[in-house]
Amino acid sequence: MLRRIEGKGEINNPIIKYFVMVTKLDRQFYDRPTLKVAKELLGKYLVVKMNGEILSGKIVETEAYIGYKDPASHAYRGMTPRNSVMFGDPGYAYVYFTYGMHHCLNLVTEKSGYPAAVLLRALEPVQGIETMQNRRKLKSLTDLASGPAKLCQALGVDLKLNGTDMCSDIIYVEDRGETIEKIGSSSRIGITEEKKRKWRFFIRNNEYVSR
DNA sequence: TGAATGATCACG
DNA sequence: GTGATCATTCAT
Repeated sequence: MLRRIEGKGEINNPIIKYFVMVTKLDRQFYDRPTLKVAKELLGKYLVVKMNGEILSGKIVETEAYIGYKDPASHAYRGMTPRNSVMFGDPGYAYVYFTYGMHHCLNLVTEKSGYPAAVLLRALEPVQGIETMQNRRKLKSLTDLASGPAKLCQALGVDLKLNGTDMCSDIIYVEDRGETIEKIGSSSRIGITEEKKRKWRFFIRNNEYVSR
């Protein structure tokens, strides 16, 4: 799919002056080592199509949760009804409800049977900003989706989307041909025991990152 | 720093 | 059943 975007990839065509290749990430993208996926999701665009409306935002912060030996992962103590999606095929949404009021969105990675996922922690709002502002009851763009639960609230992601195919037309991630200059990393946020693994990734100097 | 707020899970 | 915990957010 070609989409005209100002200032990107100029070509010699009087009608189409600028273009950028836009592709939906396929299952192969998620069927890879989770750390790689977590880093490469930065600069991609999360798109949600619900109620006849399109909402989207640029992914600026992620966290990886990998395998059975990661004590911070929901999958650490094996499969349960809640985390079962993490054990399934790559490219599906794992949504969970926590703290009695918040939802978080993960994208399942790696082969079926091996529990791993990437938590989407922050977005730069792009499309459907007014709806996001109404849902979040605030205007500030930098606070709209700068946290895993804020992002879900802004986009209307809840348990109904748990197990949804990320290669569907309801929710997916787009590559809009952007490359990230500098990726930062740190230990993951909100977990108590595990601090050695630097499995949080973010776009450096981006004002939409959480915290 | 602590309250909100309820699903989830381990235990028995 | 019961109680502790929680990949958070917001106000104080």
